[in-house]
Amino acid sequence: MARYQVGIRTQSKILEATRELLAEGGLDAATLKAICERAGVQAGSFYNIFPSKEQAVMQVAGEAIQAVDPDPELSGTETLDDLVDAYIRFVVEQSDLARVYLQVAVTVGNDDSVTRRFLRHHVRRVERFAQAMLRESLVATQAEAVTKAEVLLGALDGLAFRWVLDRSFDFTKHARYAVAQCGR
Amino acid sequence: MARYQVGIRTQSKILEATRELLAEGGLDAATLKAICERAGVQAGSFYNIFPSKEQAVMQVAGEAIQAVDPDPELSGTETLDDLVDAYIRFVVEQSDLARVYLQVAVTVGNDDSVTRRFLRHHVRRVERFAQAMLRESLVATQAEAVTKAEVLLGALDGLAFRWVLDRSFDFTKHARYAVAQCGR
DNA sequence: CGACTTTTTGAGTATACACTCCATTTTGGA
DNA sequence: TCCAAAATGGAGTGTATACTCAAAAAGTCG
Repeated sequence: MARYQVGIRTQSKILEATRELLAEGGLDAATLKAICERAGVQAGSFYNIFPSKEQAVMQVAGEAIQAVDPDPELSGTETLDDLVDAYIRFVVEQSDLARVYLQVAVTVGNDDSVTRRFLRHHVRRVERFAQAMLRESLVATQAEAVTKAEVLLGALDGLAFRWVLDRSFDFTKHARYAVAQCGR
Repeated sequence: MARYQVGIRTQSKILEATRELLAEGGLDAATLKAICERAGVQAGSFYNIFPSKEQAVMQVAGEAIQAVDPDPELSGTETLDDLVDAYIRFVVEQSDLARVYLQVAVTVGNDDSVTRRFLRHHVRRVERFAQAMLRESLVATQAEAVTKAEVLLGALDGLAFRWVLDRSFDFTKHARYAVAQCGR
């Protein structure tokens, strides 16, 4: 664990390299060699800071899972449009983290703890969307709000995947269309 | 390439093992050793039939991409509900292939040809959905039909991912809710 | 400066992987 | 029944991977 300034800098160089590689080519691309080369560091330095490659990957994955959510302070007051706009901004402006987020979401079987963490976060996200829908009277009951929120979030995630596969796909336009269909 | 009966049987045993492993744990789980063990075959036999592991995986992936579509003969007459029902049936009844389909969809960077094949197929699927929507007068223009179809298919794929991560998720209910929102 | 701690280096290890080779056995048509 | 072609077993190859270690370098602070 880094205690000197130089160690802290090395740590962030490694995390940055890991984030980029995960975004570019998923877990397969984020080999130890690739991470160290991009960070300009030797394997020994890596293991002076992280106990395993998994740890560095998990840290980046955790950042991505956090970053998808807008300011938690606002929870309880924001509109459905606010939430969708935040997701669109996340995908468009922090596309590296967004790619990591989606890669993490589908890395099934490799690490159940990541999947569980992702799911726990997803459920919280659904709650937040459902509450906003209720506040705006888009639905009558709590149960319907949750169903509708699952469908909307499913659509947003599905469209984000589509965009990852084909960067010329207009994610923003389709995401707005999806939320417009809910508002009726 | 298998020409004797026994060779053909070995081939299908290998493909079956590959399909199961891909469904259970994605590409990482489908190692040559795991495939051969499950198929009850040695490495030499595998390479007597397939030129590479990639070939067997591609064949299974191809099957999955094909299987997601309902009978192509019906194309031009089916309703939107027919298409969604076919997708639901595919996910629920052929869950192994469905998992492979989704795994393939997100294996970015590893093999561009798979990604391209998947995208080409997706575009055709969008077309089919859009035509059904036009036939049922759910939309006014071709362009709107395509946008709506992309959103609906995005939602279906997103919900299927959700279901892969958490098998207790009620995919059928949410998929029907998604299509119901389109029909207005 | 000098004593101490932290960090870096880079060659080295163990392992898992896809794939090869070829002697042997099995197959199925003539 | 014979035999060439096909299929199989299983040890072996080369390579990439995550990870280790002891020595050297660099940073920190009295």
